[in-house]
Amino acid sequence: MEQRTYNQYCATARTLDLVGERWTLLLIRELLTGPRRFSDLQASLRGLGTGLLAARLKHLEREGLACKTTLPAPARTAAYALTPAGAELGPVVLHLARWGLKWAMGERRPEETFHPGWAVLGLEACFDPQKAADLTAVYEFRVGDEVLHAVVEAGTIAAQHGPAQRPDATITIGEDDFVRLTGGNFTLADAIKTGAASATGDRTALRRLKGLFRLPTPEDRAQPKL
Amino acid sequence: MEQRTYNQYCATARTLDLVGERWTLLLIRELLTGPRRFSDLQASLRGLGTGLLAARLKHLEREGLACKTTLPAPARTAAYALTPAGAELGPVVLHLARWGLKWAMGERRPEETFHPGWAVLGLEACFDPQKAADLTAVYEFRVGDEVLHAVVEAGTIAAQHGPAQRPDATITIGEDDFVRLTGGNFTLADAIKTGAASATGDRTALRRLKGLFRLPTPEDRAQPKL
DNA sequence: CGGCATCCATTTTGATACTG
DNA sequence: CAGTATCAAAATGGATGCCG
Repeated sequence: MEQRTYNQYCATARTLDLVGERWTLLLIRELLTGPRRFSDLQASLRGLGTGLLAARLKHLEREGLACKTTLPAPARTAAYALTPAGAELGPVVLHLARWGLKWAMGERRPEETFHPGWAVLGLEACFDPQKAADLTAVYEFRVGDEVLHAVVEAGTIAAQHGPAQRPDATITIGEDDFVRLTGGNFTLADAIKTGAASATGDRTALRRLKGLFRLPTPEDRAQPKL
Repeated sequence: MEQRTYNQYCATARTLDLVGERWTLLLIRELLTGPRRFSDLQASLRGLGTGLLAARLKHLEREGLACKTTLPAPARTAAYALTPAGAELGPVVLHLARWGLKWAMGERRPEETFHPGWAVLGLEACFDPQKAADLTAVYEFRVGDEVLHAVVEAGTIAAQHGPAQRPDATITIGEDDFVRLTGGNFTLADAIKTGAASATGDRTALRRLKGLFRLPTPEDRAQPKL
């Protein structure tokens, strides 16, 4: 594996030699929100077979971007996590997401899969540090059967899967409604009003939540697709 | 082409559906410094055949990321350029480069090709806006037979190939010496002292040049490669 | 020079079956 | 669960020839 190289003395090309193959950056996207087991990864990535998944993970291990760990408290099963080097690819993934939010999202196609974690990472992608300079808060999202949380602190945000230890606010919503929410069809306030979502916890934290993100101007595409 | 999609309703995956195939991001890297002719692109990307290059370019055109243009003043030949949407992938490429500078560069392998434009883009990747907040200057680099320039203005930098219209300072150096320079073996000051490089123009601009870039701590890798 | 079409050897992938 | 083994389909690369 990875015998195919661009053979360029260029930082971009060298990086793509390591993580540019199919599925690799999506694997890193999954691991950015915390350790994952083999089968969780496969469940999140429809179309990626066990063989290729094993090969990709082995490659990331060999290159020092990921490593096997044992899940902490109750689970205690084997899982994969990013090393510091791997985690530093976060900005790359986030910029890909930011670009996609602006230029490539539109409606969900029926054959597309969806996981709430992707949307929460999308929140991270359009997080506005300025707006959160004076905010410290922990949000927990319960979407369908997935639980994620985001820690906002001193102009930074970090999303992780799993429940928060001490959330300031909790947002609960069904997966389908969440998709419509992220599609921009309506706002969180609307969702709460119609009963599609419920939010509990610190009111100030909830009020601040809405202003933290700046969607990269959806649909102001200058260039028509020729 | 591009019948293979991740089928995920996720901004990162949708973006990788568009630009995640082999060679595509390197093509965009080439176009980030200005329009390029078909044959220039092929010359820069050893291993990419005419057929695949044509297919990739067509794909980028179809998706509105690149377009055919006519080169300006003297050349007047056909070339490819990025659209605004394509140009906005600059941050993605630059973050890939920044990561590579930190974790993947080391020595140049003998089979690796090199083009000065890649290194100048590398400069852009480790540009420190803070250090240039009060600086306005245009630098021209003449490396081997390639000419590039960088415009520094109000905390931003933009690198383009071709000569500058009115450079404040000009740096001339051979390609091999330039490789050693970017490898960190010695500094620009050393190169000038030994005669490997020559710099002319505004002395202040040249002095400021050295402080503008922060190499991402080469070789402080925390994780040994298992 | 710019670009497309075709043929072919080699890799990569996708999907499934199978094992500890 | 966590992978390995296997095989068919697709993508790549390299060469070559064609055309304006």
